Formats: sequence, C-alpha cells, structure tokens
Amino acid sequence: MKLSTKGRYAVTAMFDVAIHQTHGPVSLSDISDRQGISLSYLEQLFGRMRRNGLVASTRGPGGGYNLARAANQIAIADIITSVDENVDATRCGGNADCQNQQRCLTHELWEELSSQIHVFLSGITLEDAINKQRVVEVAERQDRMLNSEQRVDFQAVHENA
Amino acid sequence: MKLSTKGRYAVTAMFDVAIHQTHGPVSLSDISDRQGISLSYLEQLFGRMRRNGLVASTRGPGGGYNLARAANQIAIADIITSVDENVDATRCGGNADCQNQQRCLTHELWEELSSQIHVFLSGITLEDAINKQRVVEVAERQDRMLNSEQRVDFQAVHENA
DNA sequence: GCTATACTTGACTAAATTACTCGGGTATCG
DNA sequence: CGATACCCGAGTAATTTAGTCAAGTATAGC
Repeated sequence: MKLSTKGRYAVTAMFDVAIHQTHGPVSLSDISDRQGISLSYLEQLFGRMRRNGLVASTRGPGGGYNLARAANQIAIADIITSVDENVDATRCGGNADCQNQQRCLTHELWEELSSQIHVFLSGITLEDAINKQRVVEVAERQDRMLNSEQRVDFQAVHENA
Repeated sequence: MKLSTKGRYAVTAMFDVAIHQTHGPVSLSDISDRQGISLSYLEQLFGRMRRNGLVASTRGPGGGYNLARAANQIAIADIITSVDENVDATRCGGNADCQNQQRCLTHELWEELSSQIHVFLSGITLEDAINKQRVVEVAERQDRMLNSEQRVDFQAVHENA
C-alpha cells in the first residue's frame, strides 16, 4: 500500500465522476477544469482504472466515464492500488538474501502493518466518502454489520495530514 | 498523510531500535547491516526523528539511538510524519484560487479521508506492532478502551499491499 | 458522409522526490 | 589520543510524478 499524491489525484477524480455521473458520462476535460488536474495525466490515470474495471468509457461527443460498479462497491483501496501498480518486490522477497532472521522479522512486521492499512481503506467505499460529511461516521454504519470479531476505536479528531 | 517507502524505512528502523535497545543504544551501522538501509540515509531519517523527539542519541563508542519515549507512546503516524515534513499546501489552500465550489468539495472530501488514515495510524503504537503477530489484534485491545463512540469493523484478511 | 467530440495509446520530458555518496565536522569512551 | 559513532550539509543518480505532444479510433449529430 502506498499513499501518494498520485493516488490522491485518482481518488479526487473518482469523487468527481461519482458526483457528476447522474447527468450522463463525465468527460475528462470537465474533471480537468473542475479539479485542476491536467487532461493528459487524467488520461493515464483513467486508462489504468478502466483496465482495472473501476470505470467504463463511452466514446464520441457526449461521452466520458462512468463508474463501472455502484459507488458502494468501489473501495478507496481499489482506486489507489489500480493507479499504483508497481509490484515493488521488497528485497529478501522470500528467497536467499535473508541470512539473519532479524531482517525478516521487521520486514514481516511492516508487511502486517501495511496489510492493515489496506484493510482499513478497503472498508471505506466511494459512497461512504461522498455521503458523509465526516468519514468517521462510516465507522458507525460498518459497526452494525455482521462479522465483528475485530474492531478499532477511534479517538479524538486530529489535525489533517 | 503520505505513505511512501521513505516512511517504511523509518518505521522499519524504529522497529529495529525498539527490539534491540534492551542491550543499550543501537548504532545506525547495526541497523544498516540488519535492515539493508544505507548508513547515510539512516542518518538523515534519524536526524529528523531526533529533532522531532522520537529518539535520543548517545555519542561516542558504544553510542547510538534509543527511543525517546516508551514504545507504547510512539504512534506509527508520529514516525511517518516526522520523516515526511513536506507541508505541501494543496492548491486552493484557503484563499482565492477556488472559484467554483466543486473543487473545494472534493478537496475537502480528500482531506477528511486523509485525516481518517492519520487517526488510524495514530491508534497503532510501535509496541502494538511489535508485540502482536497480527496487528489486527491491536484492535481488540483498543476496543476495550473508553471513548467508543466511533468504530470500524474489519473484515477478512487481504493480501498484503 | 463530414465533423467535432472525446476516448486510446505511446513516446517523450521537466520537475520533484527518493536514496544514496562524500567529506567534513563534534562528542565521548577507553 | 584514537577509534567509535553521532552530526551536518552539499551534491547526485535513480525513480517517480506530472505533464506535453502527436498520433490514432469510435461515435453522435447535423
């Protein structure tokens, strides 16, 4: 899991599509105007998101992009991983390079943590993020769901980062 | 909030210090050997972490770094933000540039989401990450704590990312 | 059919960030 | 005093980000 400005652009653009697609497909030039992201960069991002099945395209005049699934079926994690796509196999990835177990240990600790961040972002959908003023409130809805073996309590609100 | 390999190096190095500091200060060259991170890069990272009060240094032979606070008082978010330190004021940061409200809207949506990620990583301490095989279990401990107005349920385990 | 719209693709590039090197310091233990 | 190891800043290669440019292809509507 990696959280860069690239992923932020993608998520922001997807917010825009989800909000505006009620009036038909949303063109990239509209998104570019509204969000201040260059058209060509959007083309790259949406190319990947289309190939990953997150959006569907309509060509020609009046065309543009729609969400390929309902907004409550697209997780924030889906968006970020679809534009990142660098496999970045960590050194000591399973094979030899790993003589002393210590390196493997902290390696694995990081993987666990990274996995948790992924799970967290998999639990927040586009719809959640758009419908709620504070995304925190998503937590309450999810809390009423079934498999509630593991949970996290959030504390006070922090400054944004 | 930004999650890059840089933050990952910092967190991994802090894992290493927390695990080894029982035998006295941990030198950067030891961390470099164990974790495969270049010495000079570690110097940069620890310089920032020291200035941010996360670690304390001891000079001279036998010297190195210790955690400045207990491992349960250092959040993963603290580590990541201490090495990132780029203010990155988003365009339309409060002032003029923002003509149509739409840009502000998705902007704010992202800020909310970003804030939530920060809250999430503020809820996981170095100690949590080290003591538990699966960081998930941290959630259970936190669940028994007081201010439990908002919560998130985690679902099945995903592939790491 | 023509034409404008708008997606599709690929190559190429400037700017920024990451990760690292180098060359000096300074403090301190033995 | 000398080895260890933190401290500091300048410089730099590699990578990623963000964007440009120049071709296409599909389609709606006149």
